[in-house]
Amino acid sequence: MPSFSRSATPSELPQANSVNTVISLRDIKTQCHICGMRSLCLPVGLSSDDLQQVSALVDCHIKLKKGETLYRTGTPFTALYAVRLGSLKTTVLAEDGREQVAGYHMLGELIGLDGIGSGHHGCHAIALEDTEICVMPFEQLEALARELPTLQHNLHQVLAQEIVRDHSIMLLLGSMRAEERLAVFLVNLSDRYCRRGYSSTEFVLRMTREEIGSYLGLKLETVSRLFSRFQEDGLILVQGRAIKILSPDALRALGGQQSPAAAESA
Amino acid sequence: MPSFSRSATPSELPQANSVNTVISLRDIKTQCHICGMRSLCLPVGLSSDDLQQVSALVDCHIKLKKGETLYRTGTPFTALYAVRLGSLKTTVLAEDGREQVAGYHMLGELIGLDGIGSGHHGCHAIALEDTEICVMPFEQLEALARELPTLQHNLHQVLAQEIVRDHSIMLLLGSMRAEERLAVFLVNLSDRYCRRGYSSTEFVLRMTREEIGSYLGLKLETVSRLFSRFQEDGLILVQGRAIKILSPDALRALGGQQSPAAAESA
DNA sequence: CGACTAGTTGAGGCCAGTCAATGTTGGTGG
DNA sequence: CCACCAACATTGACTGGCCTCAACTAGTCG
Repeated sequence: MPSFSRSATPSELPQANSVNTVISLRDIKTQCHICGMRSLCLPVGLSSDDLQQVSALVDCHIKLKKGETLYRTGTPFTALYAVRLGSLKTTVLAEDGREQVAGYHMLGELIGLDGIGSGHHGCHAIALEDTEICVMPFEQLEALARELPTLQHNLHQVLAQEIVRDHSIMLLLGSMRAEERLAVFLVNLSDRYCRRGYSSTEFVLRMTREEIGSYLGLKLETVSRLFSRFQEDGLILVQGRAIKILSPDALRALGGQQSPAAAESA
Repeated sequence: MPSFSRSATPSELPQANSVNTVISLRDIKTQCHICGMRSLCLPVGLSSDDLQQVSALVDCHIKLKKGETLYRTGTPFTALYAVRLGSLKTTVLAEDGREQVAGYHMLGELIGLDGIGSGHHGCHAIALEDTEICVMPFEQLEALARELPTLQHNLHQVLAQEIVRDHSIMLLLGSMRAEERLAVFLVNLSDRYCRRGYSSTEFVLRMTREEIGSYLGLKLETVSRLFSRFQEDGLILVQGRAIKILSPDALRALGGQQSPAAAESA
């Protein structure tokens, strides 16, 4: 029994028909305006004409199979990447070789931003499942941003939101206890799936316990124990990587967050 | 004996003559091209003409006394701020009220970036000493960036470098032990002072043990103990907030970094 | 079917947190 | 100038949460 019920979970979405490896397909032209992730991606709020120009900018797609790498630390930075399908992790590594997951990225999210600063990527980006990527050459994107103020501002927002996100992770890593961290992690995933039209209470994790731990500054055993305890306490149901959230509010409270309802009345 | 020797440390630089509080001074017009921090600030690599335009953009300066706030979480975002003199800390706070230092910012650094995403600042910015700030209205900055590709790219770089910086802090918080964290912190300060023309081995901390701990995900007692231990081990000399680094290489090694010399030969 | 990876669970240890007492420093006003 | 106070810092004793090490289970793939 890999899943609890047969409601659509992200794992059951149509997958990229893994033709093979990295393949450019200019023929199958990108059409941002029919992309379901438009409202979460770079072209939010662009006019139809402008959207066309952004579409034209996407010069190829990349298909990655599970475990394949989009870019590595040190790879010259040339483009920004939008996740069209699937999901990835990014990992940073210390000089002494230690590696840590810096983020999990799903549909509609932009990655590769870290490369802008130095011209070389500062992390690895690895597919957690079969994944499809829109490639946006950065020079051209910058040029277009000079023409389209809305696009320019969107780009700035995406960059700044990444900073805000990182700050909240720093807060998590610096001042939360293990159970709080995992609760925040689950609530965060739940919210993001929800925003993409999936169930907020049932989903399948795409990463191992070790990867979760790495992201949260914990060891895999600790993560495993916490999953068990959350289940004992009736907060969630765990079946391997399949998660069902039984008490979203309690989980939010554990993570030090108000429930959306409570926040509204506040 | 507040300091070890009489060589110039940052604490002894000419301070802003604390006229009073927040004051706009259009009369004393900004001149980026005579600013010593130019090479570390936004206008790196701009032509003389372009520099003039950026100068014109700085519509006022703000003077802050120690402890005063530049902006708070939730303050509407209108401008980016460049540190002209002095230093600040930024702190993020969790919904439950916990607060954590997210960064220390000195001469030539740009802050306020986090506000771009949502239109409201996501952290507090508080002066650690008497401080002077260049205010750059963001709308105008965006407009100018559309005209000057170099400025545009610089802005992107500043944003992206902040992301990279945050990633390395996440690595620190997620996978380093206390002594490694403090070593990294000291080496980082040392490098930044050095880049600004100050001594890399002698400086005066602008923040309390508690603030250091907050930044590093440690308690103040732990920070204090570590300072003592580093001193016992002959790595540094500590005299309250005055720090003298005796063995930069050993400190770097503790932080898991190669010394610059070793890195060169590698 | 064996080898391998991922996950669970237990026992014990250690690093950093907590609590508490004491010392030091810098600023203020008599 | 010195006494006083508050904020900051140091140090010790103890605790506890998470890590480490290890054994075991479940599922997967050749």
